Amino acid sequence: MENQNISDIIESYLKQILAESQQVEIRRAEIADQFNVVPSQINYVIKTRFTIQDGYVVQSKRGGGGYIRIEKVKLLDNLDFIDSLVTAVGNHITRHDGLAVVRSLFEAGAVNRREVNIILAAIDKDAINTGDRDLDQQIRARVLISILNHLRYES
Amino acid sequence: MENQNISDIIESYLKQILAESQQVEIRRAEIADQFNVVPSQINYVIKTRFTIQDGYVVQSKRGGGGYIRIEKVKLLDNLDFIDSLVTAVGNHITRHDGLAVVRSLFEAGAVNRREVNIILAAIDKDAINTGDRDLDQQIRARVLISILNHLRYES
DNA sequence: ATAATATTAGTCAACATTAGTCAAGAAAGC
DNA sequence: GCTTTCTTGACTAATGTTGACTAATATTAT
Repeated sequence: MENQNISDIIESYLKQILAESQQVEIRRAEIADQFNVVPSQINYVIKTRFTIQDGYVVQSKRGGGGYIRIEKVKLLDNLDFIDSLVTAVGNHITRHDGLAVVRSLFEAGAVNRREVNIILAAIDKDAINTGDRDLDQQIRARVLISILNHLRYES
Repeated sequence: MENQNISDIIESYLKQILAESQQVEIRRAEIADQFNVVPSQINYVIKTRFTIQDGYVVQSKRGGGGYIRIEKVKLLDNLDFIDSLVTAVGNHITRHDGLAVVRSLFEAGAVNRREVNIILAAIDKDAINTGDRDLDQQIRARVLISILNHLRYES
């Protein structure tokens, strides 16, 4: 209680609002000012405490009228499964192994056949082909993980 | 919501009219005056929010009796539509324009909401992020086109 | 008809206003 | 001590706003 750092306090503040209203929309500079921290600390708080694993989706816009919006989403009950696939994908993944991941998704009923084809198109060798094989594997991993993360919740 | 910028407000105003009447015809100076902005801001709003990828066609005329006309284009739900999107994507595409393309797909009924989210995850900034902006745009374009091409067969 | 003038919209670059990234240093835990 | 987490600020990027200048079209005068 007494020993909370300022990041924890900001986290609590935001989650208190989220306990009642599904989403919060803030102006970064305003909150930073309110808690007397530099603006980038708000990014830190969001990055460490409002992740998709925690059930939050964050959107933002810069420029005049800019904002950061945090939305609480309903997580599905396939979280452990998705986690295991994310771990399996890691930082690099070959097309062959990527295919296996997508097949697992399908067999688990997490995606249907149409969705499988969209995902396969996204990680296809014609789609991701920079000429640098290692880089391709990194990009493929990130694309897959991004998709996996979106399968964690209903939207 | 509270702090919308004026461009968003003008966009909403125009789209509200378009929701009912297929096209709007405005006099630039008049709208600028109505919203208390400089005339060129109307061009900015149109250029950023009423693109062909968003499904709008804009025509204008200068001189006495001049106007700007925005028309909501009816999307063809055949292969020509996907062709036109592939052309619109080209070799490079920004996230912003990519979003518009996916939105068009959705509005045309080519994909459902779940599929939209998968595609958006695939071209997200967290997914495609090599550190080289130009390369990212190339990869994003290829991923999108790969997906578009697969949608030809499926649908 | 042609030229001059008036009336519109378009372009572009400077500036303003937001948020994001990253790395260094400080603080807290172990 | 060592490691992890937190805090800070300099720098970057995205988006929005403004106004000076340009271009196209219509109207009026000659």
